Amino acid sequence: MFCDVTDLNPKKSYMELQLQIKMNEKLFLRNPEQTELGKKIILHSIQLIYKSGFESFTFKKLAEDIGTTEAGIYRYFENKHRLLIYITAWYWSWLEYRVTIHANNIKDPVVKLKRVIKLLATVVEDDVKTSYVNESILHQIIIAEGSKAYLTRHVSEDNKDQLFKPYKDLCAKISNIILECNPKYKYPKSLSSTIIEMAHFQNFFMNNLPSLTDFGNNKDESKIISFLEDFVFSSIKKV
Amino acid sequence: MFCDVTDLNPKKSYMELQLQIKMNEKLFLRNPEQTELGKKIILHSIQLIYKSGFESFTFKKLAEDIGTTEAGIYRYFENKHRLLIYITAWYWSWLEYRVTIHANNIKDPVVKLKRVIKLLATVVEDDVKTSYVNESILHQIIIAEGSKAYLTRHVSEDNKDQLFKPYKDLCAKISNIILECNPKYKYPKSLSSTIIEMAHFQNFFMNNLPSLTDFGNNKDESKIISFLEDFVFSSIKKV
DNA sequence: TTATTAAAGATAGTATTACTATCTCATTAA
DNA sequence: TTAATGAGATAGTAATACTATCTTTAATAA
Repeated sequence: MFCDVTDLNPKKSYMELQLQIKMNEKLFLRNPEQTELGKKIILHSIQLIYKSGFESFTFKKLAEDIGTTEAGIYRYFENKHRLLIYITAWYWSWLEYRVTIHANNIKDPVVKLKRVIKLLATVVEDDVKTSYVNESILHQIIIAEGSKAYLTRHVSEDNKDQLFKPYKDLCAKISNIILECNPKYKYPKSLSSTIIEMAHFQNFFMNNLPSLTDFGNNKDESKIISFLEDFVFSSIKKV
Repeated sequence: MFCDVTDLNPKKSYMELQLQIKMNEKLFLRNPEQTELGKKIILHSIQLIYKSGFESFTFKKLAEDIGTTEAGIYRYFENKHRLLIYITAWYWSWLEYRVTIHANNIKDPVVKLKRVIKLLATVVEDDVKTSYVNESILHQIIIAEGSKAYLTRHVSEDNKDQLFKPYKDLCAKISNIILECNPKYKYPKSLSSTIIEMAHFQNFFMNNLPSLTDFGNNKDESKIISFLEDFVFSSIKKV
């Protein structure tokens, strides 16, 4: 299992639940989870990308923000794109973990799929907290920047290094729920990736290019959920 | 109308059909359609982005490729992102033009919508040719780079400048066809943007991250079309 | 206690990128 | 004939995206 709930700080006398997600070693040069600076890199990079976008994000600005040097960041990540892949991979792993704890015990696959759609489309409020990741703004940056992780010339090589495994695992998981709903449905994986992408794109459109949606500019995610449910369950309905 | 078929070269003794698409003036500093260098910029930038991707594309490389200087390119476009927006805007205008000529005369909205889906998902072979744009590789770069045109911090300002109008026009057009099929369908615009995005994303996934689709790595677009038709017509089917 | 190692701070330097500015020259339009 | 336009040529700058090396500090193991 790549999701593991452990107590990272054995010195604490009380038991604090902390989520640790085991990340693919190829994503980094030095594991950011294991050091103070590493955790700061993740925390501050999410904040900086959230504030000014991935394009204007640089390791120099990040270093200044943290109070360290550029060279220090480069010890952890080859370049800013790798850091973006790391962050997105973390996000997808975390989302699969949430799907596991919030939907695994649900018997009815239709109810389960509805719960998953809600998890995908809803900005998180409170969840199991990790110490060094702000999940709420993370969700926002994945919406705006997430696709850039794989929309590159080197997708295929990155894919061979398993960098997108968390995304593919989540897609496979949702795909299986779809098949539970209707074992004869012909496009479970494509429908799954469509749900995942559209949960984010429709949100981005709603907030930035509202005429591409039917939701106005009202920041109301419930309508996105209704739209997703509508087309998902129309598609997989048995005839 | 933003689509206008005219003969650009009045000196030619025979009538050669050439497509000219009127572009928003804010997209460029100097209109690339009106000069030789301008046309070369468009032609070569598409080729270069196709070859090595938008990230590694620079005005310097473009200038070398064309045989001009960096400063020359900057007279036409503020920066490479504006050039990308120009190219995508051109693509969406061209696609709407194709939808107009290939689907406008179709009476049955269902047949019409199927035709549109096919136009969206199929790599073009032969069409009305423009002198300075290779539409076939253009389609490929829009699949891989198109989203980057709007996935930025300055979407909203760019949107105010109407830079995404061709995309939104196409979306509106498809949305209207959806409403012709079923006037009571609640999410015509979101379904329309979903079709447009997925026609490209499923293609990208099929070729680069095939496990996110049900199409294998077989480059067979007909399966994408079947998937799109399946979920579109399930969604808009009257109950 | 000392030796060893890992993390990280400090500093320097380079190639490339993303521009801006200016000057010249050829063609064309008034 | 003059003015305007397109475009080539050259130069220069600030920022970006790194790489290298050296020192200090803190933890740990012998």
